[in-house]
Amino acid sequence: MDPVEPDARARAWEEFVEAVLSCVEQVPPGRVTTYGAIADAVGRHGPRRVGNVMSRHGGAVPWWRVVRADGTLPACHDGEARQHHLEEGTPLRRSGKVDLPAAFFQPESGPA
DNA sequence: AACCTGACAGCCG
DNA sequence: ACGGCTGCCAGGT
Repeated sequence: MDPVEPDARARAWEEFVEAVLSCVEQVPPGRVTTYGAIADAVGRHGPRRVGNVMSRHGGAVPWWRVVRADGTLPACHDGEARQHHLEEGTPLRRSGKVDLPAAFFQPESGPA
């Protein structure tokens, strides 16, 4: 019978992952984007799923350029991310957060 | 099949 | 400004 898609769901998820990673790579140095922005760009799932993808495949992209909606650095290795931002000249606030209005970048779900 | 966890986001106190 | 709770969706145990 036409078991054309033994795991169409897994495939869809893989596609989602590719789209997310693509968006992160689009973010230029000195700029940052948010999980919600990526989720919005991809137009599927939610920001939480984006975070999940990053934790698994984030090692292949500039993960430090992805921050929370309020400018808070990633939940892990915030010190590591801080170092990268200081080096790239990302507008940081005394609060230890990123100045989103100044550094926010909206990627697209394009094919990279 | 059920329950818990999770690189989040938004609202409330 | 900060901490806590809830909502959403998929994965892992």
